[in-house]
Order: sequence, then structure tokens, then C-alpha cells
Amino acid sequence: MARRENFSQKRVAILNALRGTTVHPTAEWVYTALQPQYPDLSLGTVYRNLKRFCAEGRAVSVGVINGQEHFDGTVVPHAHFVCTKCGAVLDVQKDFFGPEKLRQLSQHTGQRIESASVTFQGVCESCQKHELGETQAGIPAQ
Amino acid sequence: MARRENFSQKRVAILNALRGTTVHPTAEWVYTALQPQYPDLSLGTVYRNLKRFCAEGRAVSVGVINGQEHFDGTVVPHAHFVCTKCGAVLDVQKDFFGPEKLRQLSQHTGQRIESASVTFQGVCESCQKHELGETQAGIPAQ
DNA sequence: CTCCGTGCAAATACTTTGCAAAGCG
DNA sequence: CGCTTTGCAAAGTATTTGCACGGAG
Repeated sequence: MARRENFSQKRVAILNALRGTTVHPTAEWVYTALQPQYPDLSLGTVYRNLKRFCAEGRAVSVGVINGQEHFDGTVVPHAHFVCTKCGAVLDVQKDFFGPEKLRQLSQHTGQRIESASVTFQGVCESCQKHELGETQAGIPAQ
Repeated sequence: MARRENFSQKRVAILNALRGTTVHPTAEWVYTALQPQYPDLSLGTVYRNLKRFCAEGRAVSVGVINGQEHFDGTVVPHAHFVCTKCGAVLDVQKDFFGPEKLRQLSQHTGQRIESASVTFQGVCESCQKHELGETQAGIPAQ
């Protein structure tokens, strides 16, 4: 079917960048990461493709954190942890709501529940260490 | 302590508007809702106060949906349901992750988990009804 | 009089989009 | 050749912020 393969070099690079990291990047992160190899890459292209990947199911949006949308190249169900200090997004390797459970919930609520996202908030290990030296409330987040 | 009470008429009105609805409003929704009573209310003031309520713990952010941040005056733990068609945000009256569970999870992950947000995505009852007449894929969302 | 809160408008920040040129089968 | 993808820059949208004014103790 797909004669005209929808895979330009840059599109592949963007997808690989997304898949090759665990930081749940923003468009800008991907843009910066690819600068060395693709100096003429445009930020608009990164946005366009990330959006496209989400529509195709090749990626998902983790949501907007501190004003920027974060993406995830791992589409199998899993939860996230967001550090309220530095904004880092980490994976939580556990599927709290499988398809089974969603179906059960749908029956109770009347809505047709198709997916679930679980996000935990707190302070990551890295920021916990920094806290040791700071008695006062330091710079908020980011 | 708080001699100079931090409660102007408009601030109270904004908080009440937030608490008096179940729609998880955006700043603009609140602004529009208060127009009749406060014609000279400024959108900036709504933003300022919503942000303030969140900082004070009087409200929480439900997250950014279709580009706009939604707020919730109910701060006791509960889950949300977001309709992928119309963007409606509904409550799910069940606390999936109580303080007890969060503490257990923290021990396993190393992060200090302080709160959790559970969001289900799917199609709300209202949109399910509309679907009946539409065989084709209609207008996406919003 | 002294603060706090506000309106207004300018400034930000992020994301989307139009269009002509470049890429690739 | 024809359709797809991109760079660039302009446009769009949501949110934040500076500043002087207005209100309440």
C-alpha cells in the first residue's frame, strides 16, 4: 500500500531522538538535540512531526509541564512522575489501569473510557539531594 | 494574624465561581461567568487569582486541555475524565491513590511522591449520543 | 496615609500556519 | 513529474507582568 513512504530523513531523526531518550522531551529539546546533525532543521518541523506522531499513535503527549508540552515515544501504558522542583518527567514502570479495568470503569461511569493517564507529583531523587543544603525555600521550579 | 484580610470582593467572587460549578473552568470561563455582576473585571485579575488560589492550596490545576488550563475548586483527591471529543472535564468520584498508597509507592521508586493525578480519556455520554447520527468521522474535538 | 488589589495594555512564551522551494520515488 | 516535507517568518493564542489608580482599614 504505502508506496510513497512517509519517512523523510528528518522525520526519522525526530522519531529516533524521541525514542532514544528517557527524558520525555519538548519540541525544543528535540530541536536542540538534532542541531549538530541537522543544522538546518526548523523548530516548526519538529512541532509538525511530533504532532503527527501523536496523531498516528507513534507517540503520546505527556501533557504540558511548566508551559511546554512533553512527548513520549513509548506508547505502551505506563505512569509518569513529575518533579515539582525541576520539572523532570520520569517513567513509573507499572500499568495501573489495563484495558480490563477501563472496561469495568466504563460500565460504572457511563463514559466510554478509552485510556488513562496516571501522573505522580513530588520531588525527584536528584532534587531531594539538593534539598539537604538548602534550609530556606530556594528557587521554585525549572 | 491576617489583619488585612486578603479577600477583596472580586477575589471572593472568583473563588465562588470556581467552587460553584462542576465544569472545571478556564480563566476565560470564569471571566465570562462574572461579567454580568462585575462588568469591569479584568481577565488578568482572573488569571492572577486562579494562580494564587493554586499556590495557596484553595484550588488545583487540572492541566492544559486543548491549549487552555483548567482549574478545580475541589482539592480533595479525585480523578478526572476528559472527553476527547468536546474537551469536557468531568469528575470521577473515586480516590485511586490515597496517602497510604503514595507512601508505599515512594518506598519503591525513590522519588518522594506527594500527590497523584489520574485522568481518564474517552468519549462522554453527551458525545456518544451525537455519534449515533454521524457515520463519518466528524469534526475532531472542541 | 499606607497597602493591597485591580484595570489596562504591553510583553512573553509557546505553538501553529501559509507559502514557496527542496526532496524523493 | 507529482506529491510530500521543509525552512522561514508571520500569525495566533494563552498567559504573565509593569504601572498607576482606586478602595479599605
